[in-house]
Amino acid sequence: MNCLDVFDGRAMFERMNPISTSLQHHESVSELDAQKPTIRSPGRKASITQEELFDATLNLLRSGRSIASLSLREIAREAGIAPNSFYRHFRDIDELAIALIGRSGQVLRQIIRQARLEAQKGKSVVQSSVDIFVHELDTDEGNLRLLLREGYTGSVSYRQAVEQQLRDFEQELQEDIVRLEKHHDNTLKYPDLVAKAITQLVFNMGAKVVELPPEERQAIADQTVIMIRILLIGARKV
Amino acid sequence: MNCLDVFDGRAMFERMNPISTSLQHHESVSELDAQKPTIRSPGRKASITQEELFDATLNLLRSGRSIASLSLREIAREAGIAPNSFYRHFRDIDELAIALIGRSGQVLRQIIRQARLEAQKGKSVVQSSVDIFVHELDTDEGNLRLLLREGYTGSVSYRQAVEQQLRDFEQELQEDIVRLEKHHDNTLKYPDLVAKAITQLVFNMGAKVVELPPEERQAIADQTVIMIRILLIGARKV
DNA sequence: CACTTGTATATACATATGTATATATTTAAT
DNA sequence: ATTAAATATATACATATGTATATACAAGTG
Repeated sequence: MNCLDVFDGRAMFERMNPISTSLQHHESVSELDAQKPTIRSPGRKASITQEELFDATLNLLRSGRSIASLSLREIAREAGIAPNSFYRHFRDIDELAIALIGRSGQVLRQIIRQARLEAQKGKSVVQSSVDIFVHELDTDEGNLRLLLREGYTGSVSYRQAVEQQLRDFEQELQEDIVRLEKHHDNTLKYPDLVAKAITQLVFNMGAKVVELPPEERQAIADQTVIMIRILLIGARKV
Repeated sequence: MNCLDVFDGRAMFERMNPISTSLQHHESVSELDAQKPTIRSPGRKASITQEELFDATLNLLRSGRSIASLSLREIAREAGIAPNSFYRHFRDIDELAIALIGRSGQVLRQIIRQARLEAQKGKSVVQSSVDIFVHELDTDEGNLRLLLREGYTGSVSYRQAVEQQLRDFEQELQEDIVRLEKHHDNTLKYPDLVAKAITQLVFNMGAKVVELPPEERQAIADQTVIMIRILLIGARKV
């Protein structure tokens, strides 16, 4: 079956996971992703969507691996398509990864915006943001893991993509804390650095917490809340 | 040359890098690594050392890849040995990676200890620690990169190995800042959390800075110094 | 010296991967 | 209904990988 092979002996087994366990689709991202630059109406309708490839990839990532260790064939297998069909959607895995990182960032910021809304009525922004962050790890585990990890590993382009998401996050956060402090008649020294530091702490917390059983997560989250408080106190002008 | 191959056609090309560019060997680690559990005197002397495999791996890691993306053959090639010779030293790449993480942690803490000595005579501990950290990135780039990255990617065992190193680092740091504050007649709330936060910030900084050209490094380092100062101020009891 | 033992290499092979090429299938427009 | 275009699959192949097996080599012992 190896030599002079008339057929590869694998083709029929490549497509083996037709029911890709896609139980982590997020509906709330439907505001900014209305971007379809390639409009080609005639011909066969795409029966595989990019989302399915995203889901397949996230599934593989869920078990703790990095994108760098995924193969094209593996992703195709998980998505239940022929290896070559991959090329109709992305030039290579890198392209998929970068698109995926962008999507994950959107999901993440959506979560945080929601946290801010929750915060309006009750607990502090810090507390509720961290809480929601941790809570959402259950459903968005894959997305967050991607952002948290591939920022440090992976090709230059991965890191740039992740950094962009972090900058966006930082920006929103900075506006938040400045507004918050002003509301309490305080002013912050170095609001940019504080936002940066908080972002780093929160993302680190996230990275640690995804690997933990849910019951141990709250403790780490509480620690992070305290760290953030210390930062905010330290940055207040006397 | 593919089918019914009498010889692999590769064997003679596998071992192609006899002068592994090992220009990052550190001398100052010679205190704790005197551990040679396997004493087997008779037989051929090992002409490949573990250090050479470490160096080869770090070389490959230097270009920004993760351990998960390295293959056994690749490492062997870089080290200039036959693929199978690898097995004489490690069971698989995981085993090598874990050993390497341990070694890198030692190197790192050695650096920081030295920083503390420097600090005794002049600048603040915070300032000089961060400075030395950044400075040492030149020579110990590979080691640090390994610690900074594989803590988030890689198998469970990688992460555990890295976490152990971080805990050690945190522990030393906590003793440091407590002593420092006591010397200035202050007391810190949550010294453990402060140490943890600083560790995270410093390592994040390191991860960002390894990818940067040296002239841009100082700016990021200075930002980190400020973040740490803010943390320390915020944690002081009024 | 021969001999044993730990070590390094060479060859081999099953299996996996990325991708080229060809072919089939489905849809929209004519 | 015919056609053209977009899409999905099948087959193929060069190349890479982990590892089994066999063989060659160097040092220490007797």
